[in-house]
Amino acid sequence: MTGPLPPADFDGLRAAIIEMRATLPKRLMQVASYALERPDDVAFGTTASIAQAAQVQPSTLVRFAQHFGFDGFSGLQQLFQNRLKGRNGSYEDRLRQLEAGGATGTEGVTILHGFLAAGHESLESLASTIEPGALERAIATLARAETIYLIARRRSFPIVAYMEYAFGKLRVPCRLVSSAIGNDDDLLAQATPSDAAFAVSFAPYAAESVAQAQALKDAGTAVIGLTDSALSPLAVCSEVWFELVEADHAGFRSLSASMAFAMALTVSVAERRRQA
Amino acid sequence: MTGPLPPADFDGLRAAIIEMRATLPKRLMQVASYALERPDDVAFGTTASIAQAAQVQPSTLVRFAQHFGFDGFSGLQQLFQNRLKGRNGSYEDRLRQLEAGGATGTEGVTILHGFLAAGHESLESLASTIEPGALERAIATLARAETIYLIARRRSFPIVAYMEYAFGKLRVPCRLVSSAIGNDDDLLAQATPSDAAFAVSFAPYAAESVAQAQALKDAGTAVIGLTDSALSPLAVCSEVWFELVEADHAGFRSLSASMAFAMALTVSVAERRRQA
DNA sequence: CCAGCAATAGAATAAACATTCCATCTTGTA
DNA sequence: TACAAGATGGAATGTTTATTCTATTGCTGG
Repeated sequence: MTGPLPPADFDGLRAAIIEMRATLPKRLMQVASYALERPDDVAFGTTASIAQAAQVQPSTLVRFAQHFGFDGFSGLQQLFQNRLKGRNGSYEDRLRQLEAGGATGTEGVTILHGFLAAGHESLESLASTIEPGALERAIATLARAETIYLIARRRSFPIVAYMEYAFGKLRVPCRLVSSAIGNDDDLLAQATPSDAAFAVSFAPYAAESVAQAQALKDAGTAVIGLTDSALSPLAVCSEVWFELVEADHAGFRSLSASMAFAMALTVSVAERRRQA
Repeated sequence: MTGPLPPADFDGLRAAIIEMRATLPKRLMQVASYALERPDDVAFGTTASIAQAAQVQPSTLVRFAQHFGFDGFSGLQQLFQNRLKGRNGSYEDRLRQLEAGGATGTEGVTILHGFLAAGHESLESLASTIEPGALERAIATLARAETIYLIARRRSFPIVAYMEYAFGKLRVPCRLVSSAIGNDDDLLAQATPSDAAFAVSFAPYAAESVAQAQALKDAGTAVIGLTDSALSPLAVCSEVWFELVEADHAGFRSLSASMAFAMALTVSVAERRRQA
């Protein structure tokens, strides 16, 4: 074992390999070459499959890992897996560094950092899952609507609340479907095929939101959906829908990415209307 | 087993799941939801770990796989692994990939990326500006309050709306000061020094919010403030206040960082209360 | 050419794993 | 209500897996 401190991520491992290049024994060098050349196979393979592909014995893989400070092969493999996972660790690392530098790891700060990391992760995931084509259709649909109906309950409500505020500022006619009187259905009955709706619902899906979206669809009003799963009942009654999974911290989810998406959609629609 | 032909790739599986959505048994549906929501975890996990995360038995995972025509879980898992192969996880790479893949730079995508970038920036800035000491005091103050009053208007309203929802779920007594009747002052008149308030106001500061915060302070109720400037009138009447500047895209601001902060505060307070 | 030492191959092992099986519980139907 | 078909939970099972151990190989300096 070289040192008691194994590399923290794939890039760190690569740096360590390059540094030790001269002194690395033959078979370990063989493993190193294979690992850097086909990291995906290392991430998913077993000691047996990797060993065969790299033309070494399984035990050599274990020795290789231990040579770089890991307990065994499994610890090393995690680096290769994390590399493919959404979380690159770069933000988390920076936060961890921040925490170490700052005076105390009080509980509150820890929780805050957890939500910050989750926020970064959610934003990244959003960037990679949104289909440009769907976004374009959603913007076009909403932009040509006479009135935009905004539907959301419970956890999703703050999103449309903000959209109502922003649409109002931007002079885009919209109605937030959430009256204190409880006459939401009367409001929705006014919707026509020349209107459109934006509905948000995350699990557990509020029955009311889904019912309202369905009613609008039946009336011929186009519905744009934002939800967290392709299986959401909202997806069924939406002309275009987007999947957005907020990362969670200790089971709690914030709305960081949802808010970014909502604002992007709002501003895009307003912009499109101005052009028309 | 439904058919002898399992889906060939992840998208095929997703399509199959969506198609069978109506007829899928409860537990299999649970697996389906989890699989679509956290495909990365399915790719790297074991039957045991995935089953625990999805709240089912390991055998259910096997049944799920067989239901879609696979021999067992392993065959299904390969779909999830193949999905990750050949893609390197770095954020920059994925953004580039997204831009290259879609018809480049449709307006909507550009705007979305702008807000995503602004979100990252805001979260980072938040991490470096929050003082651990102030956060600790804010949590302590709110945790020992009998009732937490939530004050915000206009752009800030969605933040406290979400906090009210979350506090409700966490069984922390709170009152959102925003009645449709307009008797907010009557509500606030009930506040005592053993209560506390959380007020949010960004420029241009809503006069009503500031007035309400001031009234509470005069009544001896502690006020925790969230605002965007040390010069904010809210800072004056807050016992503890936080400065949070949301980065903007083309002059528009989302609430990504504010939401992360709000959730961190909410969860921290609930956690502290449980300990006491 | 031969100690002395590190590196290696391959079998042995214990833990982890996916899968199967069966009793129990649900659900839909007559 | 009673029955049958299907779905589910949980323990049992046989396999795969990472890891350890040991004999052997290959190398280096004297």
